[in-house]
Amino acid sequence: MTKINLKILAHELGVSVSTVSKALQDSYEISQETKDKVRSLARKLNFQPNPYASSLRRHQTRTIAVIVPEIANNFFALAINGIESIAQEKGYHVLIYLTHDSYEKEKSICEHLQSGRIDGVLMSVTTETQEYEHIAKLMDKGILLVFFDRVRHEIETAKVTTDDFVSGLSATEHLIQNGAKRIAYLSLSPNLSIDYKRKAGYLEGLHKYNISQAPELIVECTNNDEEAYQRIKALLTSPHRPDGVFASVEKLATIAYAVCQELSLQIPQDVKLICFSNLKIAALLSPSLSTITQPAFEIGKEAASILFQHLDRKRASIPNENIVLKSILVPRASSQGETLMI
Amino acid sequence: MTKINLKILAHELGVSVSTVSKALQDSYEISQETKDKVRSLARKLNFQPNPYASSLRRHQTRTIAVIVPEIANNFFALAINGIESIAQEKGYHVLIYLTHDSYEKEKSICEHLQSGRIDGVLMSVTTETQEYEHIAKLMDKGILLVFFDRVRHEIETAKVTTDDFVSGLSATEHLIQNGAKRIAYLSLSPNLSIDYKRKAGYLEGLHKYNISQAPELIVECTNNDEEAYQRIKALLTSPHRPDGVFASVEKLATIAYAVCQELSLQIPQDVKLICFSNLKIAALLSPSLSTITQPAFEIGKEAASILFQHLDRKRASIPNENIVLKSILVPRASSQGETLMI
DNA sequence: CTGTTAGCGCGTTCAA
DNA sequence: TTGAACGCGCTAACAG
Repeated sequence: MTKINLKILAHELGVSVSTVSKALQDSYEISQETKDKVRSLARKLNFQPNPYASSLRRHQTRTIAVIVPEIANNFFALAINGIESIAQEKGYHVLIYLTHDSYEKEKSICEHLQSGRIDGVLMSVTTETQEYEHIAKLMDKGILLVFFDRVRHEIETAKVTTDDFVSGLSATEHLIQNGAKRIAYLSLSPNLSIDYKRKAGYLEGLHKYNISQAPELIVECTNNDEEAYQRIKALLTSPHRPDGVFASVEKLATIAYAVCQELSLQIPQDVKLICFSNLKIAALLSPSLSTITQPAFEIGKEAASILFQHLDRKRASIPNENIVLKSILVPRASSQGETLMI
Repeated sequence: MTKINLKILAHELGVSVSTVSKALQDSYEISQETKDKVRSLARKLNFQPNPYASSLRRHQTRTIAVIVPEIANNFFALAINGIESIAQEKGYHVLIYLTHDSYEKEKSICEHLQSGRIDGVLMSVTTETQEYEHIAKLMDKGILLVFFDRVRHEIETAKVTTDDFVSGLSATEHLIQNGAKRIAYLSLSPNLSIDYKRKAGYLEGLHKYNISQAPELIVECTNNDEEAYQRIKALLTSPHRPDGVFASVEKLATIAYAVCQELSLQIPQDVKLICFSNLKIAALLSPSLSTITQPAFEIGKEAASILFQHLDRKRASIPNENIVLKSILVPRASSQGETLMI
């Protein structure tokens, strides 16, 4: 167990600590010869300068935090993949924090993050998030923030999202064009940006086709899977069962699917189902399901790029901006086609 | 943008810096009165001590790295979920690094991690990893390591895996009991622990039922999806097509499924398919698929627990140990049953 | 019970 | 072109 530091290197080479430091940073003040000497020894001992000592001096950590509700969700997993790839490229390090969709946890994580551990945050808020003082406090400490997917428009900063309204509209039209007349919307939480935008698209879709919206067809599902299951079951056993279901998020589609199986409802004969999903396997395994796929990887990359750009330029804050990427509707029919590979 | 530190707090309260430091750490040396004063001001200014300064002094970072091949894979996502939950509980921070199954990247990440940024590593190696000097170097710097899932037995430390041999055997028996006679094994890489153990289980299963193993039925698929697709297609269009396929990992099952669709092969009538998969949605959406589910979340939790335990006790190394958790075989028939919820 | 001092490892003056 | 000295913010040893 050999701990190396500048001092040891300096001693070994018979030069001063600051010379070694400068040499490793390729400073113009140091002769080529000395640089070579220093570097070859550093490589030989595989020395890496202590990043925390360096952070302390430089007042920057080259570390960001990613705060998401969950990770076993292909959208977030893919987004993190995008984030990590840009981070690796730009020499940043990525800390992961999961809120499990709890506001309390989100708050507590943000509070811990005021310590100077990170330069910036990429965040997708919880469905419970109503206030955002915890986020304001973070920004007050000079920590840059970029939202992605589940954003809060009340906070001034960059936000990377998908065209939720448009795709909500497309999804609804898709169901209508496939013959659905009574279309239900499964909502996760009305105070979630992605949810109310998709719902607005849904409403617009109905309106466009002169279909009146029956209030009982909008089902508020909570984060509680059991409860969601019961509510969807109630919906699908009601006298006027819908013939189309639009699940606003992947999890609700899964639950709706399970309910259909329990009730022996055929998809898409009895009920047509469309959902937001980034599981290629879902489209693949189930020819009965239409899906809307978000460019999750690109969202992650885009959000990270914006953050790193502003960090590298040492900006004090990120101007308000909405970056909207397009999702892709994968209709049932072509689900078996070319979009196969993961 | 208000940057607070101990000095400011001390000045504000008219006490010394070390008093504040001790008070915040609830040291027995400090009077209750002073503690209260200090803490109330700290809370008011929402002050968090700089963790990097503290790391520098204490020689411990309370930060670990998780190195995995990919994240958009439900097994790893769930494992990270487990890791993060324990980390949050124990007050550790989690850095994420993805290798994309490239040995070069794994090596480079390990080298960067020698800097003292972390106290420990949780790791799942790439299929390409043949040497492990990069890992040895890490450990030489006093960084503790626990492997999970994709392990290297050559390295002495704790390893958390599933009963790959047993479940490989069960999977094969399952196919045989469902009438398959010519069973193919889709392999990812023979130098991957999970793979060769599962394959050993497969061979044992054939042996047990006196089925001779035809070499052409073991298909080495690489990480290249296109190539895997072609090889599986070749397998399924060969004159003596197998009537059972055992996919050693989820991705290969997806590809195999896609090939079946292209060739219009019915599952399970033409070909029975079983695979390792942690996507509940796979079992849910496809009544034709049997799956073996690993306790991914628990694996993550277990690996993290072991690591934190040893870190907290300031052990210099972790003794060799194999922790083996049980996977669950979810047969096709019950795929529609109770195991519905995500 | 509180304060003074030293130093973790590094980068950055400034002087030589 | 190099080196000595200082301090980032914090904790630990020691003194009072």
